Amino acid sequence: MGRWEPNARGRLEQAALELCAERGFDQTTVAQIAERAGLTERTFFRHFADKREVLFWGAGALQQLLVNAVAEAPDSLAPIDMVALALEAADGPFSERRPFSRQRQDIIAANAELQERELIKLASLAAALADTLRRRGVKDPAASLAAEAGIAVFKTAFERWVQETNQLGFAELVRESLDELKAVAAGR
Amino acid sequence: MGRWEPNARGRLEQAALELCAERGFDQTTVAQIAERAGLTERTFFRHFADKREVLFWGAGALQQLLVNAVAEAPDSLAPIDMVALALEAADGPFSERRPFSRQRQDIIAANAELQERELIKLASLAAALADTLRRRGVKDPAASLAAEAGIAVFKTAFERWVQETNQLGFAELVRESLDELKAVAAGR
DNA sequence: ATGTCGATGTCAGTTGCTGTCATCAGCGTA
DNA sequence: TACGCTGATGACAGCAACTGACATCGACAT
Repeated sequence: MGRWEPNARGRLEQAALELCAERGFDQTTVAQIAERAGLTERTFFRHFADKREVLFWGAGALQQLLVNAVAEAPDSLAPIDMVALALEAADGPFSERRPFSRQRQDIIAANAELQERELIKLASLAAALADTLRRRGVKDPAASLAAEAGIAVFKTAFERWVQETNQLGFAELVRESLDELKAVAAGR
Repeated sequence: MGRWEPNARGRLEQAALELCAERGFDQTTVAQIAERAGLTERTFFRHFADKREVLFWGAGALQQLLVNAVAEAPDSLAPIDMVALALEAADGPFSERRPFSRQRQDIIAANAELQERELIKLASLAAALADTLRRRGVKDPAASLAAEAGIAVFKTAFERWVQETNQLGFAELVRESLDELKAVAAGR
């Protein structure tokens, strides 16, 4: 593999996913990932801020998708329902890559540092959603709480979705989880 | 400071807090923390799993407190209110150490890796609370969602409490935030 | 006195990550 | 065709986080 093969970032992502699936995240060195991608360790760190980040490159696209969906949600909806509607909009992109999501989630579940990174990505997502709600006139702390509650719904729905033991789509699981959150918050 | 001075862990915590407040977390090396505490770098890592952990030693005690409070909450309460009651029980310990909390929060706010660690501590707390609710007979996903929602309330209340611009106690801020969450989840 | 045991020190080594400078492929331009 | 520019990559040195292995110290029991 020569020095100027295209899509260096993609090759690094793929190599990292394979190696971590085989032997685990911290038994995989950056040098090994780079070698499999036909690059050097130094180049890895030009594409990703740190070793963990290679497994979270898709987070930015998801955030963009959800923020746009909240920004364009109908005015008639309550804040929490705007967020829920946005989550349902992720159904399409998700359902196309469920095997990938599952493999990735297994890797993350096996490593505490990766869970930390995932949590801060979700927190960043919550902050972005809260900001979008505020731009639409929702006051704080309602905006923050609606966003945080929405993320709680997302986590619950996603966790169920990656299990292969159910036939429901992501959007349906979001609706179910939202209903359950509403019941819980109502004190039932 | 000799080899066998008592309370090595406490000295390390204190040294870390001082140095990080002065020059920031990543401008502080473990060797510097250990030196100020009269110990070596190797001993630091015998007391704390990693560099960040020295700033989160109190998290275990908080979790224990909240779990106990949920376990002993009256049966008549809904799950979300059990969690809220537990949060209010943290008022006492918190109010005694508000300056400490504020300094610590400033350090964390200035560093992304510390925010990651704080998030996973909160996630661990949510998991423990959900588990306690389950032991009391609350089904999933209601237990998980009540715990996650409770953590959202905690975050909101704590963030307001560390600001010195208000006179309210932590318990009052918890009640306010809970009411706002209930309103948000009801679709208002 | 002597032995045991937990806490600490010492030292070498791996890995994540960064700064610096050299090198290379592609591309426009004279 | 030769030249120079530019962005991506390689090569190398170095720091700091973290770990394993082994020695040492101080307290305490016998």
